[in-house]
Order: sequence, then structure tokens, then C-alpha cells
Amino acid sequence: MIRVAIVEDIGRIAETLKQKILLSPDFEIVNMATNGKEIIQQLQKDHALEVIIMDINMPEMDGIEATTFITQRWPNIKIIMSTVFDDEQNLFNAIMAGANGYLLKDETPQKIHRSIYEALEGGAPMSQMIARKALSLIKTGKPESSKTENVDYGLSERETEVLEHLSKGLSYEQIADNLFISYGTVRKHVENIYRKLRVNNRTEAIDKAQKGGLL
Amino acid sequence: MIRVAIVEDIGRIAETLKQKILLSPDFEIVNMATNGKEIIQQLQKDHALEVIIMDINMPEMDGIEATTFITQRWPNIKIIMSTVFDDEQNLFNAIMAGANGYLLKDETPQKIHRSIYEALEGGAPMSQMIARKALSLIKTGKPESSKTENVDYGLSERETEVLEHLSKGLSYEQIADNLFISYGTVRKHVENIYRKLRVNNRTEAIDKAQKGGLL
DNA sequence: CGCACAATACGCAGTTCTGCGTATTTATTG
DNA sequence: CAATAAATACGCAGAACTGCGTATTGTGCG
Repeated sequence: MIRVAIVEDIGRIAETLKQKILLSPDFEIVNMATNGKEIIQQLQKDHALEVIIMDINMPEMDGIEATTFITQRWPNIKIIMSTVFDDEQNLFNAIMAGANGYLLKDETPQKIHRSIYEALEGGAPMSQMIARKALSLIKTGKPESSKTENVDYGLSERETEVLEHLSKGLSYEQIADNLFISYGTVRKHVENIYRKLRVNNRTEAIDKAQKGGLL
Repeated sequence: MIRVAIVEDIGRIAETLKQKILLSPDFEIVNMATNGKEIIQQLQKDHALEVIIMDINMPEMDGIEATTFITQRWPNIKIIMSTVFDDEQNLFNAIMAGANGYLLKDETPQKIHRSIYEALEGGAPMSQMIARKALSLIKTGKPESSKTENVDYGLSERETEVLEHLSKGLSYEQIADNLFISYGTVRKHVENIYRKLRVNNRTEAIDKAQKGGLL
């Protein structure tokens, strides 16, 4: 039995989707939510499920944000975006957020079932049109973000320096030693770096810095 | 009747492919060539066909070059790459050359038939694994040719899995949650990973794993 | 069967990191 | 001159990580 959650703010569409999925006895719907905040709250209580079908446009917290959070916090959960928006910007954002697949709203039950299986097997289920746009994205370069460099988080020179040392796996003590400042100062720099990068630990900071071309 | 050409230098594979395609009465094979030069010469005499199934690795002129030329000279012909190479570099090159789809060699006749129809309808047929790599291409941005040779540290499957979660910045608690094991077990796995990689903290482990091509 | 090894699990102790508050000095800028 | 930002520094508390020892279960191999 494959456990599926549906996140969709429009009741009618959510219901249709649910009916389509339940046409196969292999699936059960274990969660229904109407926005990103809601599903995350539900997952925090119980994340025993395999797949989430996620709308993009929703109030409170949209599907992109929710996907970013969920793929980070529960990497084993597969997320398939399901939306009426077929533009490259939305597709690109969804992919960057970590979505595993991308379907348009009018798919057949068969295609939806197959897509869920594909996602679980590590594939990338896509609607026809989406697949074409994906290739187009690669071919034309992506909207505004093909340059992995020069992202500005407003880090000062000293902070960048500390970040470089952080990325080498040195302890605060060792960094202090290297930069001829105190342990406490290193800590404060790190705090400021984390705040500016909006992360909460060393690993995420390094990851973000690398992706932003800071290292 | 849909007219198809096969370009493939290994006779046995070409024959298998031909048999698979001819399992459906909707298709006929109008050309067989063993390299890029050959198919282009044939097309110059007569290009009355809809689809070309193209290998990548061939003598004289490879599938990428041929695709570049053909999509330029006869834009209405759809080209589906069919190869054993599933690396991002080849995929990227094929897309840039203008290929409409990308299949791996071991596809079923049904999948091949469906792919031809998809290509004709303006879609982008892809094998499972290729679709995933396409998204990965978009996500990571272009294939960096930094060939990280794979180093074997003797990590077990489970340890590799833990390492992947570690690299995402998850806490032991969160990793335990995701893998459905206890906090203590995660700790033990991490210990073993560190010992095998001969490092003493998370950052060094990730660094070494990335350089060794484990992530 | 005995052995090695992977995967599971927990306790203890010590170290390191993270978040928050507070504070001083120096340089820059409106 | 006043405001602001950067760099320096420390205390406290709690969270997370690391190293070491120990142990059980299952699996594969000679």
C-alpha cells in the first residue's frame, strides 16, 4: 500500500484528484491539506507516507516553499507537483526546490498512478509538455540563475574569511588561532554568517556558499 | 505509416532495434545507416521520413554531430537518441545538438513506439533515468567536467545512505527519523564512516566524500 | 559449525556548536 | 556630530556531536 498526501487549496480539484488516485487499490490517501503550512504541521506529527501531490499556487505557504522545506527535512518523501502552470519559471523553481516530478492538472488516472510509481523508483515523472520545457530549459539556459556565481548575501570580508575556514572543518578554536582573534569573536561571526545565509548549521552554510559561488 | 530510420554501427543492436519497432504495423524502416556521414548522404538523396533513432558512439561521424547537422538542415525530422551512455555530458550534448528525445538501449518495444509518437507530437520522450538526469542538469547547472574518480572507502550501503543525509545538514535525530532507525544507530554508523574516511567531523567527511565522488 | 561483518541499539563522558544577550572600539557616512 | 556598520569580546544555557565500550541479531562463507 502506497501512502499519498494531497496538498491543494481548491476543494473541487483536491476531490477530483483523490478520486482519480483511489481508482487503484494500491494507493491510500493519508493526508489532505490546503496549503504548505498545514501539510508540514501534519508531517511533524506523522510523516509515515511515501508521496505528496503538491499544488503550487496556495495561500499561506505555496507549494514551492513547502517543497523546499519538506525535501530538506524528509528527503525520502517524493513530491510530485501538480498544477495548471506550465511556464518555465514555475517548472524551474519546482525543480530547484527538489520536486521529483511535475504533472499538469488534467492527467488521466493511469498517468498519475504510473507517475507515482516512477517517482518512488527514483524517476522523474513529467507531463508531455513539461518534458519538452525541461529540455528547453537546459538548452536555452535557465531563467536568471544559470550563473552559479556572484550571489550576494552581504557577507563582510572578515565573515567570508571565517566561512572559508568553517568549510575546511576547523573548530572555532582553530579558526580563532588562525585569524588571531578570540573564540568568542569567531562565534559571533558565525552567528552573523548563519543569519545572513538564513541557515542553522555549518553544513547548510557551506552548501549554500558553494552553490552561491562564495567558496 | 510512420517512416523511421535507424543509425547504429553495431549490427546486432541495429537488428534488435529494427525488430522491436516493426512489432507495430504503424511503422516502417526506410533507412539503415552505420554512422552519421552515411545517414546524411542518404537524406540528401531522399529525406522523406519522420523519425531517426540515432546512436551516439559511432565511427566517422558520431550521433551528436549528425544530429546537429540534421536538425539544422531538416528541422522537421525528429531525432531520438538511443544509447548506452547515461551520463550527463552526453545527455547535455544531445540536447544542445537538438535531439528530441533520449532513450537507453534496453527499452521495451512499447516504450519505443510511444516515444516515437511523443516525439512527433512535439513532446520529449525520455527513459526513466534520463528524465531524472535532465532535472539534475537543470538543478546543478551544466555538467562540470571535473571528473571525480570514484574512490572506494569500503562504505556499506547503509553507511553511504547515512552519509548522504549527513551531507544535507540533518541532525542525527532527523536522520534516524528518515531512515526509521534509532538515534544510537545513526551515531554508530557515523563513527564507522569517520573511521573509514579517516576524518573527525562532518565537514571533513562531506568534503572527502565529494572529492571521492561518493556524493 | 565457527568466523567475520553489517546493522541494530544504548550508556557515559567530554567536546563542540548554536542562539541570545550585552558591550567596546573603530571607521564610514549623511 | 550622530547614526550605522564592522570587528572585537565574553557569559550562559541548551543542543548536537564525537569517541569509546558493550551487546544482540542476522547473513554469508569456508
